[in-house]
Amino acid sequence: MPELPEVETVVRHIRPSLIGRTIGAMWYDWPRTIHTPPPSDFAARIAGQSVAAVRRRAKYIICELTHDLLVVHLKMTGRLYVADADDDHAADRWVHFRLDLDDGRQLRFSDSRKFGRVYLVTDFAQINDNIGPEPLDDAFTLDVFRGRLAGRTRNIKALLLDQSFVAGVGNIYADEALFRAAIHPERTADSLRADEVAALHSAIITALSAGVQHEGASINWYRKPDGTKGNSQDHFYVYGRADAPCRTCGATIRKIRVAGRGTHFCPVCQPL
DNA sequence: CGGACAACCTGGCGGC
DNA sequence: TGCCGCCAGGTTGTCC
Repeated sequence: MPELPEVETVVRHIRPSLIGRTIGAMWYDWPRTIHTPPPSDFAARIAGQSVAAVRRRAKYIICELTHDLLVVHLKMTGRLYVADADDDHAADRWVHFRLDLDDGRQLRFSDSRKFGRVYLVTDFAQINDNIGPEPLDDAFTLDVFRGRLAGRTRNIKALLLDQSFVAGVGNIYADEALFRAAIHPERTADSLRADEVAALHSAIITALSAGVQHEGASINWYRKPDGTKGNSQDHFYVYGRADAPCRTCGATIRKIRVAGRGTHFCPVCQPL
């Protein structure tokens, strides 16, 4: 589901509906959705707090409240959106958590697979204190990338999926970035030449930027908060294109398993 | 450090 | 139409 571009799109869509709102009652029907603190503490603590800012870190959505941070991770099938409180709630049978807002609307968390989690903490580090750099920040320079790659030996696809190495890259954009850099997904990190490292650094940035520009990819479950689909999937070079012709050379895109994940690549453009 | 794999869950799809 | 197995955008923990 949601990788950096999808999560960023959700943040941009819900931000204007949340900034300045004061939170009221909480409702939930799947206890495990609420990770921290226990549900009764969560409800008591969040009521009355207002939303000052909404931002993203890696694949986490962070709402800065008066005293705490409301953090949401969508995992595979989570959706976060604001709807009128009197909208037919049954229309979305997968809503497992919601918060009343002071304007008659509700922040709803819908998640068919129930992997997603919400947290209420004072410090984001309580949730995750080992996240790599944000690839779309100016601070993510080639030097930084080169430095983080130094000494690493695992295969490059596994490394790109590791959130402590670089934040926000998931299975889709890892494949897309490797294609753009013309690097075979089974190459090891220490086998990359200097020019390949530079190509990969820029490919990560361009693949993710394109995803954000197209408002995320709607392969299966992902929808923007307004319910419409993103368009990023229409621009993929390899993800979901097994057996289709490579957009660059016409060779047949292959799908294999790398690091336990379905992995798409062009055997001609990305030789081993 | 890292690879392999199971868990957590449910829905969609292809095949028979 | 029905049933079955397989696959899925993520992350974490365990075992080797």
